[in-house]
Amino acid sequence: MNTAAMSLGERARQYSPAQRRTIDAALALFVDRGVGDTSLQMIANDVGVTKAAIYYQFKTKEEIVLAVAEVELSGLEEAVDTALGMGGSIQARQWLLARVIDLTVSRRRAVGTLLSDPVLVRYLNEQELYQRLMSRLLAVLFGHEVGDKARVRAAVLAAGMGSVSNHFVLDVDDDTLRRELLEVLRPLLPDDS
Amino acid sequence: MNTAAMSLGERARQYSPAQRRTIDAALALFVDRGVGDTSLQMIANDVGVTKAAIYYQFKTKEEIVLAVAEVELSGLEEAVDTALGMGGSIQARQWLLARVIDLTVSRRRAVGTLLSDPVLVRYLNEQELYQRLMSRLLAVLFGHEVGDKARVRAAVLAAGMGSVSNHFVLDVDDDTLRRELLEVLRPLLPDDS
DNA sequence: GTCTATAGAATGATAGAC
DNA sequence: GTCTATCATTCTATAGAC
Repeated sequence: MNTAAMSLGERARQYSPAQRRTIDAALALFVDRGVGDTSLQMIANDVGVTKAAIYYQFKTKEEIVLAVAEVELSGLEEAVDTALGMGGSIQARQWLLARVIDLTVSRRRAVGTLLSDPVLVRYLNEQELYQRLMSRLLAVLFGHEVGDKARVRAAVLAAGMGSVSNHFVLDVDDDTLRRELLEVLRPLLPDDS
Repeated sequence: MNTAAMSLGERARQYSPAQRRTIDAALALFVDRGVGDTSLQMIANDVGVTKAAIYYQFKTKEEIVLAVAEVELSGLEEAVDTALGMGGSIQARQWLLARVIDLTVSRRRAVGTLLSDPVLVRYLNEQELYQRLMSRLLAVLFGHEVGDKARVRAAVLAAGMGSVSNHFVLDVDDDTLRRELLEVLRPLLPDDS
């Protein structure tokens, strides 16, 4: 299988049940301890197998980290591709923002880790697939604006997504969080006069 | 010295030059590798001394992490106290937001780590001094509003501060970043009609 | 596919010489 | 204050039995 040519969604769907168990346990640990502070021993303990069994599923720790990211990001990739299919219109832009907020809220426990864990972010930035995904996302949301104003707004928008894992909003239900986030973040897009 | 009763600023000013060298090196490593992936050996190497010399300055790794946070957060504490001295007015609220943005931009390299490093955040949340600082900050910015709307806005505001370490804004100069951030984040405060 | 056993390196931390 | 030397522990990763 030529995994190099596959999309995130295709890759994510290829994992066996045993690999999924490893990915789920790893995600939970990454979320509350950070990647750098999570060992393969901890993951093995939580899955209920030995460390060697984990190494049978994944060759290295980095592979586990990337698998976690693939599973979490596959929905985002699909959304960006759909928006691109709608053309670069303002409607596509508005739709994508709403869709990204939906995904972000539904994955709220993991989002903080995906956006800001130093080890995870480093691994992701080395992946061309991820770089291309982010630049497509940015292209739909901000068009060809590249000035300081657009850069700051894009950065605040990205950071704002991470707010869903803030403990301030722990008790806010999903629907309310989606609605309020959209109201607060939509003004950051260009051409929203 | 009764360090338990001291403010962050007082604590930060007590560190010796040798301790400051350790704190500076640790901060730089924490910023680009994360706390959990930074070892005392790396810090010692960067300072140019042995690991044992670092242990002479700080008893544990946790002490180093907290010292880094104290130094970075002492300005914030001062700002919050000044705002509280102005009374709970709307002017105090506006002034504090601008001041926090100033501090955030001036420490832009470290802000992402302070806001989101899992290990650092865990240590900080165990400190009552930090908890009190955050609740005072929140009280000035959002008064006594505690509804879902205010919670989401507070979370977005906090996350928005972290945007200054996003690589999108790496080339934006400090003054522009300050100005644009203020424009984008001010509408999140209550009573801003 | 999961195990035991282990290699080899690095970790946080300490003792004691200078 | 900084060093060397060392401790016990943990780490990632592998080899080979079942």
